[in-house]
Amino acid sequence: MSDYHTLGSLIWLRLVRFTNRSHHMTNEFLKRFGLTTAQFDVLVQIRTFQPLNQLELASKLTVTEGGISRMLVRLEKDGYIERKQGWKTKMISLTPQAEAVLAEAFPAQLAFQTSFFDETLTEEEQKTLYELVTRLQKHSLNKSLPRE
Amino acid sequence: MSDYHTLGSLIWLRLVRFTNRSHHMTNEFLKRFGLTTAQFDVLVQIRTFQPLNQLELASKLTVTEGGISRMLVRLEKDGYIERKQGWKTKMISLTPQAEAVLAEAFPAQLAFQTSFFDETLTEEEQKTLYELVTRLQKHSLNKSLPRE
DNA sequence: AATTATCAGTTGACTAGTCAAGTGATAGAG
DNA sequence: CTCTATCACTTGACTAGTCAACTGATAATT
Repeated sequence: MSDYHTLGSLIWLRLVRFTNRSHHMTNEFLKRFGLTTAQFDVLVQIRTFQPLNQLELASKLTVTEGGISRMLVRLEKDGYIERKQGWKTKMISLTPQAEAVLAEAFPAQLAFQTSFFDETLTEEEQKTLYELVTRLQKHSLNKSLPRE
Repeated sequence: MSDYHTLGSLIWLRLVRFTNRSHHMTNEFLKRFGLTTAQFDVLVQIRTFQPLNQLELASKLTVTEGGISRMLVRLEKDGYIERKQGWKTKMISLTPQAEAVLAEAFPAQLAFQTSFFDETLTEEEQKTLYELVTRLQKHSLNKSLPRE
């Protein structure tokens, strides 16, 4: 391995380029439903766990409280979600409009996402990849910064 | 596989969470050098290919022309790069300040990046992962959107 | 009951990016 | 020699996010 690259750093580069590219294409794809990738992710998360509050939602999306606050303002303005001031938190739920869009967009997006993998890797390879990535991801959750 | 998930979509989710988390930790890590991940990436790219113009740089980073323009304005303001109006394009190069920061930050960042992988996967597994991800990434470059 | 924590959410100032319309200089066609 | 393309870059309006300081309401302490 040279001074400038390691196997890990090469994997990293590919990973970043791939996720970037897919994110971009997903945005393109979801345009037909009037959604962005970020909005879609948020709506799916809400649909799965509604009713839930903003803190819960933020942690599920690995986004900060401030970030979710801004996102929800936009989604509410566009009529996709409702927020009711509950006991002490704001409970979030989907509007019928969002349910309707998701009923169409979700299966389409699932198929699109999946095609990236099914078109290049065998089922066996996908299982291997899933296992490796799962270990990486889990590890990254426990990892802390090296001291200065 | 259920109606709600496919192997591909599960891999995707892990991938996104992992790259997110790493990106975030890298930001944290690079703070000690006064750099963000995005800035670091741009500077490394410039160092490798300088002198180069903005279009070339943008394509190497999979970012739009507009995006690179804004980024370079910030980097120039902070004294990391210089842009000279050349024959018909602006040629970008690093300032001594940036060279000095990179001389420290690059090896550190390489080691940090690499540790994510070395701490979880064997060399054999990393090779497998690299191969699978490379195929995915290459495929994503050729893939086009399904028609409406 | 009055005071102070604590907790959920918001907001200001910022980075980083997108798209699409707009500059400004150079190069080629009439 | 002027006119028009073209090319590199910039900019306006926007999404999406960060951090840290700030509200506002409820809960806990003296």
